[in-house]
Amino acid sequence: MLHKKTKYALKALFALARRPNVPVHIADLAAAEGIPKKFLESILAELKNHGILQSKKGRGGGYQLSRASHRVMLGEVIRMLSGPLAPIPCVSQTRYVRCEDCPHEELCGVRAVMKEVRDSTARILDHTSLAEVAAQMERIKNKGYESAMYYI
Amino acid sequence: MLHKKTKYALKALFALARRPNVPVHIADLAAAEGIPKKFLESILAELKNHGILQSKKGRGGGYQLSRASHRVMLGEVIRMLSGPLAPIPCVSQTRYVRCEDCPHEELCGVRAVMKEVRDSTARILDHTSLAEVAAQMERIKNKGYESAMYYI
DNA sequence: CTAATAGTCTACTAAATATGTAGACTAAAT
DNA sequence: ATTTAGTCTACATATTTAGTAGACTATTAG
Repeated sequence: MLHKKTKYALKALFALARRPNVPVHIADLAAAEGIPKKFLESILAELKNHGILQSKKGRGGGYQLSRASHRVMLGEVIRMLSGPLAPIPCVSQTRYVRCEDCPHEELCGVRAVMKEVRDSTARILDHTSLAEVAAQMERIKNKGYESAMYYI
Repeated sequence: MLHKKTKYALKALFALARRPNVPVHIADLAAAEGIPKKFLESILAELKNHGILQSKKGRGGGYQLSRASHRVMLGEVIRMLSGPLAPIPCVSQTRYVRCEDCPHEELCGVRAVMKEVRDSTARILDHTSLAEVAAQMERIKNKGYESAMYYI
């Protein structure tokens, strides 16, 4: 399961991707995305510590992406906040941990299947950027707007 | 993350798939797979309540699959014990729940991506049976044995 | 019948994790 | 210098996970 924390982070990042190079303040993000403000503060601080965001203090300050949005992959963000994508530590590429109860990893059926799951998940999340998602949502929105126009 | 409970369940089911129509007792399963016996008891009882296992009491009793192993999909087992495969409830096919913080689901980027993840996961887990995994492990084991033979 | 074997049921516990909140503090810009 | 806004430390609480303990019940071989 995706944690709420991670979900909030992604929503906030998509919002920031839509406004490149403009500092956005937490209060606005929190209100727009329905995220508890104090909680969002701690999430954004964490993302900043990981180097994905930068902040500007004082009047006209706020948070912005420190990289172009097409260079931030969802997998990277999720790993930062929730840990490995793998459903079981023995198939994680980034944080492998052996299972104590497994004498021969190669003979573990759970492992074999979970490796497939991990790979297919990583294939999606490590090849999708903030920019792509933001653009896709934009397209859907415009399409919806056009069909709404139809009825005027 | 796959819960240990679910992992233990799958390991036990693979073991039962290897011995069709023979009651196996909990103590043997627990010892062979390195699972705390009492914990395994409760897991198998749950699987029985869901109809996937049947038990026989008394001497020579134990647990066995109540369906042929090629008719038990991993997705079914995981859903029983851990809930939906979807990483977020708003993309679950079996237990959909709306997100409170989402005014327009179609415009939610998190949802769009997580739907892809869910689908790819389900494609694997709902099309892989206990029998397939058991057979695959069997093949790997034999192959390993042959290459070991090589050195004698 | 009865002893042994084996599954069932209820309750409890300990530890980790998730989801926040409170409040004082610090830095920057106008 | 004041206001706006981000930072830091600490706490609180609820839920979930991963078990344990122990009494109880059912079955069957002999």
